[in-house]
Amino acid sequence: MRVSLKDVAAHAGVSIKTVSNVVNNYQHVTPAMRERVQRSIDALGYRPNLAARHLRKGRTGIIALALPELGNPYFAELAAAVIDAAAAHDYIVLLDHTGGRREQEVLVSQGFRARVIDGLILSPIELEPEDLRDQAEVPLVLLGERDYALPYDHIAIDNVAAARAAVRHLIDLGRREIAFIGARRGRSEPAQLRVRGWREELTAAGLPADEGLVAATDGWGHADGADAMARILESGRQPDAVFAYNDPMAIGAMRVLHERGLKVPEDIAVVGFDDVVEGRFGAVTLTSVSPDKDAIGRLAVEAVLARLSGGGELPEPRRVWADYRLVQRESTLGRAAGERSAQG
Amino acid sequence: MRVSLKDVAAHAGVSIKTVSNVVNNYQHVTPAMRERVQRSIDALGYRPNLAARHLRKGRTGIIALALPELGNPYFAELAAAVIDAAAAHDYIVLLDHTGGRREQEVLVSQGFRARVIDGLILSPIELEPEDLRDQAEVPLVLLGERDYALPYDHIAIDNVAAARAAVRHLIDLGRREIAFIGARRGRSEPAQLRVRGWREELTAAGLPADEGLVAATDGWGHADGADAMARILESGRQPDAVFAYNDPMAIGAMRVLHERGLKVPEDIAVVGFDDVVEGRFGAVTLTSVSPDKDAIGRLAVEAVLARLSGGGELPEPRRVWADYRLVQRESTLGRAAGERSAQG
DNA sequence: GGGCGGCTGTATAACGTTGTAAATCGACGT
DNA sequence: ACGTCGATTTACAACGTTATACAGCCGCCC
Repeated sequence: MRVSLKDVAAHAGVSIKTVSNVVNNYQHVTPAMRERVQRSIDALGYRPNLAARHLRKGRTGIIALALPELGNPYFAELAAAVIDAAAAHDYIVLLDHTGGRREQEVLVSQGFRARVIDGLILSPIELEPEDLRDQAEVPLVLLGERDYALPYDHIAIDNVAAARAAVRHLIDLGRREIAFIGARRGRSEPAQLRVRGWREELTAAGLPADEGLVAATDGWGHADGADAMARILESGRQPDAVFAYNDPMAIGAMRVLHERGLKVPEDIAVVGFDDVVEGRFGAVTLTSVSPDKDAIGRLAVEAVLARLSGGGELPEPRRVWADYRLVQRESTLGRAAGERSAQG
Repeated sequence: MRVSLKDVAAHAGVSIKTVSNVVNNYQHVTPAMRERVQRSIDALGYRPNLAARHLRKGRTGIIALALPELGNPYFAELAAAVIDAAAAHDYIVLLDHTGGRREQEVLVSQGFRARVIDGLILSPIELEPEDLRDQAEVPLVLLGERDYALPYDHIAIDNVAAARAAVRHLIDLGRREIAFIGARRGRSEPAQLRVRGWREELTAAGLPADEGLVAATDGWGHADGADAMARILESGRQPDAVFAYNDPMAIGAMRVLHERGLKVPEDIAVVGFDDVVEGRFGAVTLTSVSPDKDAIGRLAVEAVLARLSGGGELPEPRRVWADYRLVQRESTLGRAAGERSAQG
């Protein structure tokens, strides 16, 4: 068996609690005593048993992070950011993936592992507000695009503004028929902030927001983007620009354009969202909205920890905006040049 | 406070242990009693406290998975496979990323969170055998490419054979100058099984294994592949094929070829490794060695659990081979056609 | 010089669960 | 009817930690 406080106490000839005090850096311990106990700790190679500590303290030191899918590099990079941010506070991260399925999201949000975790960071896709009524045995922080009016902290970039910046960029290039790829099939339209940004910016520019140029999809991967692009082209339309819900979809769309002999950006300009690494190495590099993933991860962790230490009821759930930038690359080369920045 | 066994026991008018017996499906409980206790459990919404259970049982129900980086989609997909496989056994996964830095890998392998986890699945990059001497407070399973002669289970595909299959494929296409991108800089060469496969197959075909066509890199991302490709071209060599350590590097390399006006596969054929989704949607889709990630994840989890239940010393650490296939796509279109399969 | 108060260190009781051993119960064979 | 035996249930003691309350001890003030 491993060495416990009791063993160390016996070895040092002091009480268990004194050892505990040394381990926890309790203030009132004589330097001499601290030294003596520490020597025993080192000699025996003692390390605290977290299960016991957590049982006693009611905290586990673990935060769960529930993401739709790890295959999407945006979420993978975000996960890395959360893990690092949590590590900075001595917290560790338990990873779940929901597949973006409502059932799984509900399960996770209801804390089906509530007894193991201190808090939950959830990036929902299909989750509906009513799924979240009065639960949360642990602090819950929401990430991402949906527009929830719920008593939980919510970390996101300003998706509407970011989408408008992307569409503005395309309009500045002189594009007039701008398709949107990746509206979520079967979900209430207004929830889709990026579609709303697309619509608002077109309208503001005096252009028609032609719903025939909006392609809904079931998923958000390369293949979904490719399907959507193909559907638009087969409908007889040929837009001069495409704004995709995310980078993998944009890249899938570009593949279809390539197959049909359409040149990017000459024939069709393409803008993605998330700025994943992959977009910087295709035959045509991809212009994209680049959310500050590190900030999002950090803010999410901090929000959880604030609730945790906040002794119960913090005044008001906060909606926190992270920064984003629009990074221009080859897929929208043209008149507009360089990188544009915007602050969230 | 939350409801505990004691509360349920009081509510049902029985002893704590009886409730515990019901919860744990203990054999000798009257159906009537079981029913009655269950009703109280449901009424109070009882759920076991894992910290306490684990303190008592010495198991946490958590497996740690330590990967070099989540940004690489191969590892992200592998993580998803491990999470699913663990879930099938009621285990949950704690995710770490080491950045492939030896220091971090040593830290993880030494079980710096040993008190939280029951087992560890580690995919090492820089870790050296001597770092693993006589530790393992918990079962350790190694993943991946390195060739360890150590008393730990090791799950991998046959990297040498897989690399040979890839090179064979290029040779079958008539290619004769085949570069290798992604030898690990500063590490002992023999450890690199994929380089060895490259060398062996060339030699077997009577071709020179020209070390001038091997490019070492520090990392394994798109940018590293691009750098390596650029260095080879700038050295004055122009190979007619490239075999990359992984897909991101292959894609980075293709980007450089594209920039220099070299056509894939006409001028240079390219083969990657890992078969990540991204490779299927570039302007030129990527031929790649496709490891069976689900199998690897499943086998790794099963190996950990076997040690865990194996009452201590299982006879011998096992090296388990997972399957792989070579999937041909546009980047090697030519004489050879279709998909080739190999069994690991 | 007696008492006060600030430092140190200690004994003890939890936290919620499960393993062990013992108590209870009913039925059965003699 | 009584002892026995197996099936069921219970009491109690852990698991390793920290919070609480308290016991010494010292110096210091009046």
